[in-house]
Amino acid sequence: MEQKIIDLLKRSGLSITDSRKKILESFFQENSALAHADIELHVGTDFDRVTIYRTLQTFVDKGIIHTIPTPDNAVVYALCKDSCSAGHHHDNHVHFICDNCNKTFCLEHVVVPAVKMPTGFNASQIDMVVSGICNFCNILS
Amino acid sequence: MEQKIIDLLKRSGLSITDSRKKILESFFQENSALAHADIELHVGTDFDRVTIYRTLQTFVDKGIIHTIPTPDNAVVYALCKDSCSAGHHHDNHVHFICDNCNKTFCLEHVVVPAVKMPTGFNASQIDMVVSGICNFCNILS
DNA sequence: TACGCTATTGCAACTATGTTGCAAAATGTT
DNA sequence: AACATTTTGCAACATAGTTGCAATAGCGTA
Repeated sequence: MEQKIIDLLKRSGLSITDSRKKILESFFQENSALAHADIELHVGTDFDRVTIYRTLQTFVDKGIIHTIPTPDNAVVYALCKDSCSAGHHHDNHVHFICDNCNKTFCLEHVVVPAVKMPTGFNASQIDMVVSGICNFCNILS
Repeated sequence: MEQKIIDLLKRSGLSITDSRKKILESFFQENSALAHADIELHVGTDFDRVTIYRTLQTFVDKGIIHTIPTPDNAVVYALCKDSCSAGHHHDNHVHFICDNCNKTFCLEHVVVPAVKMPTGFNASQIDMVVSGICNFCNILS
């Protein structure tokens, strides 16, 4: 784990710092996407709020994580697959938000379908967010 | 216009107040969706910030407007079509956000396509937000 | 291993956004 | 016009996010 994280940081051209390691660790330990507040909980009081904001921004810039838009307007972050590189994301998959546990998941294998735009509108990016009940909650109920 | 707004409020079971009339007027005058800040600009200093928040919430509850999730996590509101009733929205259309003028549009005639969920995931709502250049900006350039 | 340059962090202060309780004012019903 | 009920404004608070700057840590080099 430790080594995997250090490799990822080096590959992204980032220096190895305690906060970056700890924050990346949060993502690897969780299978769902994380909000800023989740990360703050996870890393405890070891790091300043501002550091977390800046670290997340750095990770987004380097293509390590990507943001997910949610209907209730919380910013949520998830690990990018290896194919993501700095400034060029390939997260054309559908995102799922569970109404029960409130977690956000990347459905890596569900590709956003194409839609026909009206005349005059040019699409450059498509976000698709599905809400409902996730498989973990369905199993438990 | 005045009469149309009063009718809409009555039909929704709401009392006619200055703030509600003025805020609804904003929506009828704009062809795009409005953020809270846009409305604040439009109605000027006539009404308190809190009143605008509460009025928008009331309109959402009554099915007069609906919210649109945006990738940059601003809450944006747009008028619902007549088929929307309290607590039961039919806004299954695609939303479009222009990267140039930053306005949000309801593409009423573009229906959100179905997607196949992985086993265990039950979808109850699908949001699709497309970014790019809108027809107004395309014409002007 | 120590040095020094650069990148990163923490602190403080600030802005923006949204919420709640309560008293005052406006609405609409009789 | 009078009354009961909504709605509004104010004040205070809560949360989210940003910026400048000084202190600190990381890392390449000697």
